[in-house]
Amino acid sequence: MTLREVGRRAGVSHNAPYKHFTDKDDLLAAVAARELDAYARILIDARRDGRELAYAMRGYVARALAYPRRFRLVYRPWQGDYDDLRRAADAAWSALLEAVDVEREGGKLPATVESTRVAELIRALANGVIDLEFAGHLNKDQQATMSPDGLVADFLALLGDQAGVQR
Amino acid sequence: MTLREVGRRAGVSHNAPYKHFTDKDDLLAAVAARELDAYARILIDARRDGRELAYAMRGYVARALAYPRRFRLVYRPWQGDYDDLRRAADAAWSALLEAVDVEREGGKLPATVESTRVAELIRALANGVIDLEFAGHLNKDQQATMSPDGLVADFLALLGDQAGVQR
DNA sequence: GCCTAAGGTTGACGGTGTCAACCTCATCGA
DNA sequence: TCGATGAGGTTGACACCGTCAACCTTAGGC
Repeated sequence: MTLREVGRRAGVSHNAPYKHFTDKDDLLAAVAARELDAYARILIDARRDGRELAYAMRGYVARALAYPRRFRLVYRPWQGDYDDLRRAADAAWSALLEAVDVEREGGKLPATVESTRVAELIRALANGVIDLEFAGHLNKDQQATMSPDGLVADFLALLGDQAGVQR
Repeated sequence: MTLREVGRRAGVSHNAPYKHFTDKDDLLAAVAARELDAYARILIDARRDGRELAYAMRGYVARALAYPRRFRLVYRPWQGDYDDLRRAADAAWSALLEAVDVEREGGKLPATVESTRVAELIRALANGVIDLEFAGHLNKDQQATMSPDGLVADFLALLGDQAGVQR
C-alpha cells in the first residue's frame, strides 16, 4: 500500500498524511501497534473467559490469516524507536507470558523448560506456521491436511504430553 | 535492493537485467531458488556426514542469519509460476523430510505424529525463531539468553524426550 | 481582533520499474 | 563468403513513488 493512496482513499491529497505522521514507516508502525493490541486482546479475553491456551492461539492464527499484511507489518524488522509499537509489543508479550504461566501451573505445559522459553517456542511456532501458509510452502502438492491450526494444535499437544510425563 | 543498482554493480546500464529476467520478481525468484538450494545442501551434507538433525538445523539457522534478505526472499508469498523456485522448494523439502525420517527411525523423534507433520513443525519453528530474531522481538529487555540456536535445540530436545516416552 | 498553529494543497525533486526503439556483433545456413 | 538472425546492450521516455518546501485556510486563545 502506497502512502499516496492512503491520501486518495481518505479523500485528501497526497502529502496530507505527512501532517499526522512524520514518515511512511511512522504510519506503518502505528498500524502495527494497533494490530499488536488486537493480538494482546485475543489472549487476554481468552484467559478472562477461562479458555485454554490452544483456544487463544487459534484466535491468534485466525486473526493473522485474516489480515496478512498487518501480520507481516508487526513482525517487520523495525529500525528506529517507535515507542507506541514497543509498548504494544511489550503488552502482547506479557499477555502471552501470563497465559503460558496459567497453563503451566495447570500442568498442561512442561515445567522442565523456563516459562519464557516455552512462550517463545509457542510464539515462534505459530508465526512460522503462519508465514509458511502465506508463502504457500504448506500444501505444495501433498494433501491439504496440513492446516496452520492443526499444526499449532499438534505442537501444544506435544507440549502437553511432555508436561504429563515430567520425566 | 533495486533493479537499477543490479545493473550498476554489474557495470552495465539499467535495463540490461531485462535481457536475462523478464521481471524484477523473476530475478528475485532466481536468487531465492539458489538460496533454497543452499538450504537443501546443508541438510544433505549433514546427513551424508552422519550428523544429527540438530546439527543440520543449526547450520540452517546460521545460514539464514547470515543472509537475512535472501531468507526473507525465500519465504515471500510468491504469486506466479517460477518453476525453478518450485523445483528448489521441492528439493529442500524432500531433504528435510528424509532427514526427519532418519532421525525418526533412530527413535529420536516421536512416531506418534505423522512424519511430514513433524518436519513441518520443525521447519515452522526454525523459521519462526529466525523471523523473531530479525524482527528484534527476541531479547526485548530481558536477558539475552534467548538465542535462535538455543530455542531450536530446546524444541528438538522436547521432541526427543517425547519420542523416548512413546506414551 | 490579531496570532498562532494544525491541517490541507500544489508543485517540485530524485529515484524506481518498465516499455519501446535502436544498436552491435557473433553465429550459422545458403 | 555473405547476409539474416537473434542475444544482449544502450538510451530515452513514462508513470508512479516518497519526500521536501512553500503556500493557503481556518478555528481557538491572548
